[in-house]
Amino acid sequence: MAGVSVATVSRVLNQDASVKEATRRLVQKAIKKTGYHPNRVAQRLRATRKSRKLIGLLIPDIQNPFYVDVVRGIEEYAYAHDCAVVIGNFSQDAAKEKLYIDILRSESVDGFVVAPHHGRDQYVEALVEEGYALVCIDRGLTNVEVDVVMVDNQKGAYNATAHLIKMGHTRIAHITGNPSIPTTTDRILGYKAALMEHGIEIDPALVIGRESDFESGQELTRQLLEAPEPPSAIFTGNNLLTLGALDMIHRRKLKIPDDVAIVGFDDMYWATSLNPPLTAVRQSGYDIGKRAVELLYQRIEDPDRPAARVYMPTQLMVRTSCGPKK
Amino acid sequence: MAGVSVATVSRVLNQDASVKEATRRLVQKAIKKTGYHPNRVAQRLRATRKSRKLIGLLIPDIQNPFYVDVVRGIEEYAYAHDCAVVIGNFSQDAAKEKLYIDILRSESVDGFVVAPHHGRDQYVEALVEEGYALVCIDRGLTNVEVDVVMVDNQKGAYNATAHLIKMGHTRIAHITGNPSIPTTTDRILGYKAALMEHGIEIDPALVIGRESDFESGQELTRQLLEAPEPPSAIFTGNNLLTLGALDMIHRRKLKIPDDVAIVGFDDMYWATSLNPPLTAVRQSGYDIGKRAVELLYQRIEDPDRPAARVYMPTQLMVRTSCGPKK
DNA sequence: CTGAAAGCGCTTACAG
DNA sequence: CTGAAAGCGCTTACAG
Repeated sequence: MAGVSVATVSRVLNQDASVKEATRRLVQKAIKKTGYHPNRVAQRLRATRKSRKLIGLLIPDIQNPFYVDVVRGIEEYAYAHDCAVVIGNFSQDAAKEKLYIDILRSESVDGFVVAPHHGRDQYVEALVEEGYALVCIDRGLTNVEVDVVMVDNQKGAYNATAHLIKMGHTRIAHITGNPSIPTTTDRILGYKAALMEHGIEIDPALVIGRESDFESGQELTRQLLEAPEPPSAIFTGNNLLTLGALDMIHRRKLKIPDDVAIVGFDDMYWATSLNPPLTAVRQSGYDIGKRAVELLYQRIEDPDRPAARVYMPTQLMVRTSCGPKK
Repeated sequence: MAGVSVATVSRVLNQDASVKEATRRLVQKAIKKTGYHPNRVAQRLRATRKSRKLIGLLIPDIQNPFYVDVVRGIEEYAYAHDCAVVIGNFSQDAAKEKLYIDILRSESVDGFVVAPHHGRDQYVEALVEEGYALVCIDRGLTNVEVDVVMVDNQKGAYNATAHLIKMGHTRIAHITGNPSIPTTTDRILGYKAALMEHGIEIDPALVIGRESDFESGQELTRQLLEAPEPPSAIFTGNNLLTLGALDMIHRRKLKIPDDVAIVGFDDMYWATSLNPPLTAVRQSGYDIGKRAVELLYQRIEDPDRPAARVYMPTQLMVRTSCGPKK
């Protein structure tokens, strides 16, 4: 080094105001020259400071394009603030989720961004109770006060369904996600509200759900199409379900939208690469992720502020997959 | 704690053979009871041991479904071995890549899995020269000996092109990825080899490339379709290019495969949700990622073994997007 | 077989 | 304004 103690170096690194300008310059020059980077591991171990620039990200399914947008938003915002992110994709598997949480905990992350497994996810609840900074995305937690960034699912689902109705459909099915996920419930509510408001009776046989994945989309669509009175339109509860439904519809050589119309929750940047282009409820995973990290750092600064619930906008992207019923 | 020194606890944690069986039991019982987890940050700081269970993952574009599979493979394998992964998506941006590398370096990761920006990526080269354990995926490095897990791109491209020829096409375009990426070059080679071997002359106007993204796929397809002598088939150099091409083809109301056939490099799990189902060269990002981490830990164990180049299989998934030319 | 001590690279009261 | 010292939670020679 060049002339001063490690303590002083540390001070200039941490912008301690007490360092004399001349010393600061000297140190900064030496830092530049040697290409010195502080060891983040030691910093984190020593930390009494609130933020040590590492956050944990727990997502249920990275195969879902919505979550890759979330990852992008989080990661980009985090690194722009000199913060690294440890990723954990627990694939809707509670045991894996627990393992990941334990590992991240012992990595001394500053906090977590999580899309909990379901509304009563005990591992995530435990984290909140232990006092970790934590913000949920996409879904909240029922037993515990926590920051959430999400979308008005009910409204989004309402809009999608209402659009189908406007296009002349009355026999509208809803393939829902896994019923234990709060978003599923909200979307069902929106779907039902739209039907009721337009005087269409709800047929329970048309509201079916299992998992929130591709295979469920396929299988449930098959059931619907084979029913004695098949629907003329389907509203799918998420990305993966939509893709699965599309697979089955094409497989049966059915024409969209004439044989069956479809509107999906979750847009994809390549929705126009589908044939026909998919009408979908867009929510910006990127913005949600970004907002979540912002909120997380606010929470770290101020652990006592009341839990916030941030709603991001939803937008119906009208394309041609549910054009006017013939 | 229950009866022994921290040194002993550390020894049972690290399976030191010298600990008496009875003591070991005692300690393990206490660990279980208190729910103790060692602090990974302290472990990493102290490390003299080779592996401290954190790896850095640097990928060029997480929007590309191929890389999300890679992430999945890496992440799943890593956590199964009690190893966390810090993710960095540098979006094909060299400045970001450098920033991420610096951060990961000061996080004292055990090693890196990287898909380098291009073949002469100096930041990644520097890492290798500094002696970091590092394995490349998808693309190697030209100036430096390094482990690589990849696919035989030339062969994959050859198969795709040959299939198009078998289907009766002779005027076959190739939309390539960014020319500075080694895979791009290899795929062009395979494309040309197939044409030549079948006695088809190579028309330079039909081999065009810019970036490896959606917009380039759109734009380049537009150019191709507007040309005086448009191709009857297109071979797209990656996922994103394929999706962009599809968008443009649908936009122009062209029929696949009759108006224009298409085969893509990179399969997607929802390729059958496309209409018509996409014929594509499949490479398993998941397996590539998994293999890369295995190799990384071998490298950590044995820093001096010669660099390995692992080729994973490629498979032409024949579906209907390039059916027989009419 | 086990404990006391040193040290990993930092940060932060505490002196001066 | 700056340095010496303690300490974050571990691991590992070194004694015994």
